[in-house]
Parts: sequence; structure tokens; C-alpha cells
Amino acid sequence: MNMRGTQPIVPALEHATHAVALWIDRVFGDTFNDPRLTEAEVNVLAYLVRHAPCSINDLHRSFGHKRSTLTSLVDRLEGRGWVRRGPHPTSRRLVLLHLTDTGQPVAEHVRAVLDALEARVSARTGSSDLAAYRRVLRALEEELAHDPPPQPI
Amino acid sequence: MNMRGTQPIVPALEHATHAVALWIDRVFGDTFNDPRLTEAEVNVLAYLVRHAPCSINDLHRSFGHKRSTLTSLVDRLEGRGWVRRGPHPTSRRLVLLHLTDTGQPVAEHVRAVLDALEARVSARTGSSDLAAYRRVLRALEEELAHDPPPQPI
DNA sequence: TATTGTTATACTCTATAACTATA
DNA sequence: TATAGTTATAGAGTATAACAATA
Repeated sequence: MNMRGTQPIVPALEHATHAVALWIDRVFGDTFNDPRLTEAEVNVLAYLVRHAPCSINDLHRSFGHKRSTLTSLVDRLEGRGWVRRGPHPTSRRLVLLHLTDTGQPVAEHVRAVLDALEARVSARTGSSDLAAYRRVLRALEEELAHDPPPQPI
Repeated sequence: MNMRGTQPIVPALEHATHAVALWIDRVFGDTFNDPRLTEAEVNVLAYLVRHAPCSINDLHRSFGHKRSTLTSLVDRLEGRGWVRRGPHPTSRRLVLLHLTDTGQPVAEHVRAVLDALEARVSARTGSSDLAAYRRVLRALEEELAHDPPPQPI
């Protein structure tokens, strides 16, 4: 069985993820320093612009961070006065996250920078490549979910 | 300017990366426990099967980890007896990493599991989608390298 | 019983910087 | 001067588990 053509999907993913993290630190480190914005915080802020109020579980499903990680992340955003926790109208075990008046423009700025990046990538690749990109990631995650037990060594 | 069709490239990347990390822990946690294999270690072992002997800087370029992170990662692999550091034949400031006789089958096992995953994804998506996937990641990284200063908030 | 969220510990990875030794 | 690698510190993310409150 010829493996050529089956080139590394996962290493490419790792490399791009590292590059995104470095870029986020470079781009937002100077704007919101002390402390700097982390990649996870940037993604959450941008998400909140579109989806607030939402629960911590929504963030968990959207990005894959541990819920315990998100607890401390939200703690940090709340400590900066950008986010507040509030009750859910119908379920009392859900926490709803809101952007504060202080946090709203910060999150919109972050959202705009990310949108601009995505627009530049989109313009370079075209919508057909982007659709294929999403199909590959979806297929990857579905295969990961199959969870095949490895043959013991 | 219509932003529809410019869907989130970066969050999809983050989500897939987290899913890969969880899968690696699930798949290799039982095989090589105490301590468990981390995602970075798995990727490095699989890389060494194909590219050893290679330098730490090769790993740095391939995956994007900090060189300081790779120092301690190689320390761990060396502590397990799977990898050894050796001299470079011509440059004395390069360290060459080798798989040991103990590490070789471990790395080959890891390599085989990763290859099987990639083969399944490849079979689902087809080579044209995979090529598009790589084009999008390459375009993303090139745009990240442009490093546009964000408009101040 | 299962789910949401919090708390806690240990370990890995990152951000940073200083440092050496080599090129 | 620049590069390859190591060392060190602080903070962020993960693996894990326990826990309370709620569905």
C-alpha cells in the first residue's frame, strides 16, 4: 500500500496552531499588555461579540478547552472588567457570560483583527479551498472520535 | 463587504488541535503510561522514524515548539532510553538526535498509528481536499508572517 | 443519574531572557 | 554577529479527580 500522497495532516495542524499563537501574542501583546492577551482569551472575546450571552459550556464546545481551564480564563476576563457572569433565565445550573460596557469595544477590536486575517486568507485561497479545509478538519475530528484502540506494541 | 462565506478558520483550527490532543492521550495513554505520552512527544517520535538523525532545530521548524520546550522534551525521551543525543559530523554546535534500539519500535508503533489515522482521513476526503487543506494552512501562515500592526483601539 | 460549573494538584508548554559555545 | 542549544522563572493549559448544585 502506497503511503505517498498521505502527507502529514496533523503536523501541519500543529505548526499552524503554533504560528497562530505567536501571531496573537505579537499582535495583541502590545495593545493589551500587563498581562498580555493569550490566544484562548482572544478567541473567547471574539466569540462573545457574536454569541454573548452564552454559557461556559458553549465555549467548551466551540474551542475544546477544558471547562476547568475556562473557569480560570473567565475569572481573568472578569477580573479585567470585560466580562461578567450572570444567571440563566430558565436553567439555574448554567452561567451566562456577558460582555461589559468596558469589554465590548475590546472584544469588537479583537473580532475585527481576526476577521481581517480571515478575510485575507479567504481572498488568497478562495471559498472552494476553504470549504475543502473545513471538510478535512471535520473528517479528521470524526476519525478521532472513532477512537480505534491501537494494536499493542 | 459581505463577510458571509468568510467563516472562522482559526477557531476550527483550535478545535481540531484540541481534539487531536485528546485523541493522542486516549490512544497512547494506556500503551505507554507512567508517564503518559504527550502530543508533542508523539509527534516528535513519529518524526524521528522518518528523519533521524536530525537536530533539535529541525523539530523546532517542523512543529513550532520553542527550542527550550524541545530541550526538556528530548530530556524526557532520553530519560526513557528512547532517544540519544549525539554529535553532528561537521558542525559542533548542532546536536543530532537518534532513536535507540529501545526507542525504535516505540516510535515505529506511534508512526503506524498516526499513519493509519491520516490514511483514514485521506480516504474520506480525497487528495484534492487535502491539497486545498494544505494551501489554506500555508496561506494562513503566510498572512500571519505579514504581521500587520493592529489599528490601536 | 447525568450535567454544569468550581476547586485543587501535578505536569506540560509558552514567554522571556540570559547564557555558552560555536559558526 | 548570528545561530544552536541549555537553563531558569512565571504564567497558561491539560489530566485528573473530587465536589456542590441542578436537571
